[in-house]
Amino acid sequence: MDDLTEMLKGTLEGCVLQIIGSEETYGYAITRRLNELGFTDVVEGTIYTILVRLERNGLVQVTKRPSERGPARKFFALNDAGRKELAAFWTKWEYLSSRIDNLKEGGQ
Amino acid sequence: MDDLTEMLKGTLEGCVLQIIGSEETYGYAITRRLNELGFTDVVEGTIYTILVRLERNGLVQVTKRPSERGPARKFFALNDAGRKELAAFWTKWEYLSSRIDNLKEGGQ
DNA sequence: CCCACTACTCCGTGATACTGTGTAGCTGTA
DNA sequence: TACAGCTACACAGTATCACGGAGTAGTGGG
Repeated sequence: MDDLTEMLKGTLEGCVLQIIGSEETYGYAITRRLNELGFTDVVEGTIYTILVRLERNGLVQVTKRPSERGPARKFFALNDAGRKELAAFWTKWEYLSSRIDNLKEGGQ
Repeated sequence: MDDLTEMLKGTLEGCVLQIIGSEETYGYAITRRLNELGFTDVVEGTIYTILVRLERNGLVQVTKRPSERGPARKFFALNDAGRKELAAFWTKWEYLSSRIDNLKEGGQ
């Protein structure tokens, strides 16, 4: 799929929130997971900037833990504010995608 | 619905293409139509910048026509390149929205 | 005559995803 | 031991896009 970057704006952060919300995980793994899920062109640099933003906005709890393989990992988990933000994201997504889908079907 | 601006990036242009594709129309009317369709916060300034972009990218044919009420209108219609772009937009939208929807349902 | 509505233009702003580069730890192999 | 390759994170700069605000005009009604 060719360039999705513009379309991802505003949604990629929500996707990261969703992944973190389903299990405590870290940047490198999140990137791999997104790639598996079809977001093939998403790279680490993008995810790390999102993670920094989430931390700065107080949506996640961060824990540094050593890895068996390679350098230490920074694990991210949602806190209450993060869970609220995730719910708000899905509300917005439902709203937007329904409007766009019905614009496609007949334009009514 | 609160701030959708980031989520609209990359999709709003496609919505405008769709509207122009269904009938030849002009900026002011496109804005009103989008407002009716639930994109309540979209303002004229935004639409006009998109229209300029579409013209610059050679996706539309432009015709200036007098109005019975107020200043002249610039009517926009899709050309072949525009119809191709519109089709590509919907392909991307289907791709992206399906990935996001199934990320929401269980994450598989 | 001013106000409201229609209709377009332009400049600047802020947010976001991306690119590229650098650093660093660990493992396997030649 | 030397080096490649994977894991893992950080950071500075760039491009694109939707938006805000102000300005310019044309038309018609109170």
